[in-house]
Amino acid sequence: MKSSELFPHALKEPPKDAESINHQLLVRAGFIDQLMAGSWTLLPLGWRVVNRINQVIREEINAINGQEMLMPLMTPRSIWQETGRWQKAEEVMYQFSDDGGREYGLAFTHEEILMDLLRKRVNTYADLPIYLYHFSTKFRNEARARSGILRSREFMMKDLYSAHASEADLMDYYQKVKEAYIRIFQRLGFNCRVTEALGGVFTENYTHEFQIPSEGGEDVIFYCDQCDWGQNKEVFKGQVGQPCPKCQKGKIIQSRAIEVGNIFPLGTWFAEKMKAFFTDQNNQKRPIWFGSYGIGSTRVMGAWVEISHDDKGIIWNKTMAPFDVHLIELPGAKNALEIYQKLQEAGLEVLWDERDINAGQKLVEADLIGIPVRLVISEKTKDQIEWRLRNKEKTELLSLSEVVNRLQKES
RNA sequence: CGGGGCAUGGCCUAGUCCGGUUUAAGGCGCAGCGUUUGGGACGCUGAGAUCCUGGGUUCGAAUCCCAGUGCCCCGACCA
Repeated sequence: MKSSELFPHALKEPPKDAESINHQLLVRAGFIDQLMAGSWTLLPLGWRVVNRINQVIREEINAINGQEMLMPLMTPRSIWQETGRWQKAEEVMYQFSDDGGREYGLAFTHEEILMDLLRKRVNTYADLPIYLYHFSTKFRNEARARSGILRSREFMMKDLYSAHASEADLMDYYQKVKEAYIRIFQRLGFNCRVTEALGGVFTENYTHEFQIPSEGGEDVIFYCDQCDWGQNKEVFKGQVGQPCPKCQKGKIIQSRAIEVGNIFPLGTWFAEKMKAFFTDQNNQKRPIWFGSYGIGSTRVMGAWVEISHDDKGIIWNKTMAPFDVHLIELPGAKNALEIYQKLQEAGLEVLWDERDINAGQKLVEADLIGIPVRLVISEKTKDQIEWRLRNKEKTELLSLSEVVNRLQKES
């Protein structure tokens, strides 16, 4: 991609009412654009990042046998009435009717839709378990959208649903999802904390939240500074500074955090309400055991910006960066096109700043966008290429083949 | 939904208190020309504004009054 063709160009100043870090930097650098409160366009750069996040999620969910599909957003009132959530969730669900008086809700989650699918297509225990997921927009009527892209009324989420013949099988898979989520957030580069939480409108059971400690977060969590124990503020009843109840060695600390994922062992509640039964080995009708598991991928992008930036801009890691490498062409550079093409032939995604603008502006914008590897070619570099990582001061002069080797080794 | 703040070319702001030399100003950005080019460079020329909306007061309103809308922040609520 050539910088001259990339839409849109960076802004020199953030919008005046942007206070949170992710709002300021993502808008300035051209990753997102606000349509209204809680409603954002993912611009080409932002869409690249979300796709890279989604790809990591996809790989890990596929690895635990998830099958990807896509469910509708506009859903009939009747299906929500079966579980009573048309009323229970009316504050969070956008509900409306068409000219014929038929009523619809925009899905804020998909348990009912998934359960309808299961009851139509699952007959026997041999059909179970089933693991289905999709990446889709979620609509939630937030009383107060805020914090840039962190809490919006329309956002992208991966939601996975599992159906089982027994509670033991559900809980076994629940544990597998928990481990997959830990791998996902590790691969994305986060220091993620798993906290026990309540289920809200979803379930009466304890659930788990995946939290990124950050001052920009709106949740408060409590966790052990030595082991993986953690609870959110609805659950936590102890005192900060006390010994960890799990390992006894660490002590409990408190932090603000951004919730990026959650998992719910929902049991048979949905199946009983919606009459989703299977026949077991003893020819008995039994309700399907059910779980749901979500990761807000647009929120993940915002969370990363909150924890990884400096006064110059965003600092992406190689996993979720919009491009692998930012090639900055300054006056006197030789063979820019050839270098650009060679990098692409090596399988790398390259943003090539070939614009005829002041050198300083190119360098400043490169820091703002935050691609992890910056290559500068100029009169000074002669036949070599200057290599610099976004999070390091050090620069080195390398040959093209050394650059390619290093990039391929790193990715 | 309660409380607070803000609203002026695409963006950021001055002007608003105390109405009138405002033909609404400046910076950025944008267009043209030229000089530049290792940290948002410079000169000249130029385009670009329902001063959030509606109503009112007045000889005269960006400025005063009334009503409304939008956005941001705190809280409540929530993934």
